[in-house]
Amino acid sequence: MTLTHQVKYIAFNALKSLFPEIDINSDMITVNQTKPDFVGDYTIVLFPFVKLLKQKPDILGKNIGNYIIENTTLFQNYTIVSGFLNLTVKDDYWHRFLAKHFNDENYGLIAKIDCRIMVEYSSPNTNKPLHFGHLRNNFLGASVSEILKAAGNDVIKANLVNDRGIHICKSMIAWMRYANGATPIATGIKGDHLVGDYYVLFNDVYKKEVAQLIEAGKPEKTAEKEAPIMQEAQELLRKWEAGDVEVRNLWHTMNGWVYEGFTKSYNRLGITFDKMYYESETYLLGKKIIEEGLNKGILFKKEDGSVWVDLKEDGFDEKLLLRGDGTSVYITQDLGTAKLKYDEFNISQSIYVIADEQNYHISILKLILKKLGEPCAEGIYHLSYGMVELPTGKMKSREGTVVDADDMVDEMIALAKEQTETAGKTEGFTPKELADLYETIGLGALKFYLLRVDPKKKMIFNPKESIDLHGFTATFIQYAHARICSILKKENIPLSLDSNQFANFKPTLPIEKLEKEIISLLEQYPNILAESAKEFNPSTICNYCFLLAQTFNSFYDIHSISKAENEEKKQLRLMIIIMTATTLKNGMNLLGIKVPNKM
RNA sequence: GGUUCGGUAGCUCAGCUGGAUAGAGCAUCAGCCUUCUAAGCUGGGGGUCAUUGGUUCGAAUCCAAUCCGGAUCACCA
Repeated sequence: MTLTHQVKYIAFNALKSLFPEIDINSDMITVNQTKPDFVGDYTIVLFPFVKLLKQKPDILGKNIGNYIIENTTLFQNYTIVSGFLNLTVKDDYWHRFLAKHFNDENYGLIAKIDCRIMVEYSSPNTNKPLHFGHLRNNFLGASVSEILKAAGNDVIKANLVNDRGIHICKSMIAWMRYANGATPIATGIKGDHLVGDYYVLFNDVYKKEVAQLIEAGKPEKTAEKEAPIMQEAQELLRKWEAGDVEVRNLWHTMNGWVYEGFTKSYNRLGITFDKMYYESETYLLGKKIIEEGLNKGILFKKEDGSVWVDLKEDGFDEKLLLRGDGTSVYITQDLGTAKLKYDEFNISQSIYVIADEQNYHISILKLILKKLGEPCAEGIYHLSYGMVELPTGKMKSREGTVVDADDMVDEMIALAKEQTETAGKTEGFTPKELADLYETIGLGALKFYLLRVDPKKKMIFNPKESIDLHGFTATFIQYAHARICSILKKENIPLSLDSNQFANFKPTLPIEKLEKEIISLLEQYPNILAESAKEFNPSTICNYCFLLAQTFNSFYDIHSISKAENEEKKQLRLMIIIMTATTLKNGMNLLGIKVPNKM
């Protein structure tokens, strides 16, 4: 049980014992950490009880304070400041906490619970390379997966690849028309980029063709439908659905190029999956569910044969589930895949990491499954995140106004290199070590930049301003970790201790302010992890790691570790920094960010 | 228009189960390397927490209305 819980529990018992005749709810008790300007570690807010118990805050505080001091062992004393009861925890508690956990690699991990969760993220289209916005999705999904694992869940990381449909046919038709057989090998262009180039080209040509038709007197809507390249793309889709061998071969080839490219990107980003779904394999699954729904009378058919669901009672409109010609729409496939996931893995929760532009879609998906009586509906949770925008507005692959993910990674690594060299910190590294370091710093900065903001908020990224390596960044945290490692190396202490090197630690001296601040932060790590998991929010971890690193830096500045005032202080501080390093490392790992031992 | 998310320092963001004087980073100004890594530390300036009203001992936080901005309401995915 962490301190916050303990204090609340103690306060509750104190009130119950002091006022047995009055019904007190534990929800009424507010326990906070004491603000830095006041003496104390934890604060109980007295106001809620003043009226109820008919005692003035000062008297009430004294009664509770005295009771707690006399009947529990956690606190050494208390003060009352205008309605706040500030309690100071005994140094002994902090000492024992530290001695118990400082070399525990698994500190903070929550015991296994019987809960299997699937996290679907990334879910790329195979017609274009990843851009900056996709990075937010990938980092979020990967990080939330790790956080949920640390919180005791069994997590399956899934990727549903959008590998079929009209958008794929668009890049195919442009390639057929204009590429002269170009391949990634022949051109030296990464496969996903090559295919993406033809997707952009399709839209250029399409726009021109539409313009020509409009000039020839066609209305805009007609022109959009009749543009030859669009008609060819649709013809391609029909052939694809009919299983035309040539079309399928080309589709297979071009998707293969894209996968090669994606694999390179994923490897570099450190993004992995436990299960791949391909829409081309799942897109027919929804039809069966819909048929059953029709038979049960939950869905209805219009004269043209299209199938609909009526959601008016739930505040929505009617929604099409199957076209008149029997082909599936976007949500048809999702219905099937949702059920498939549930049946295959017996998951109790299914998380979709998808941008907030699809809020409506996912809420309807869940609602329809519920109406159809599918048990998979209950566990569906949309981890909705804000889009990454440029100062000029949304990124659009069609128009080529995107910040490319691969380019961004290159730039960040180059920036890390440049700044390391400028700072003159390249000595003592082999070239391989330096290359690794630049990647650790560059990628770390990128991930942290995208994860440090609350997921549901949209972000504006200005490509002209490079991502900082100072202040609230991964670099700052990595630097704190490297500093600690440097001290430990000089002291000849391994990062992970097997035997308890400080077993005979018998502290007598009072803990100093910054020493206590760090220990207290470390003590809160399990709470932070639990909160982050509950909210599916990695930014909580970002904030925590930064605060811990920041506090360490202040501590480091005024307290010498190697040359501490005496042996006891040296031991204490070594324990503090060992645990700090471990916690920083574990926290950053939850974000998918590595920490170097030297930088 | 319906639904929905957001509006906190010049900029980017924390804080939002109501609690003490609203916090970080960047930028800016002033200090700190003979001492464990200055990618760091210390301090200053910078705020009508969109607006108005309500609930409360107490509101950035909860409620209502209004203003501003985004997303969405496709036989696109």
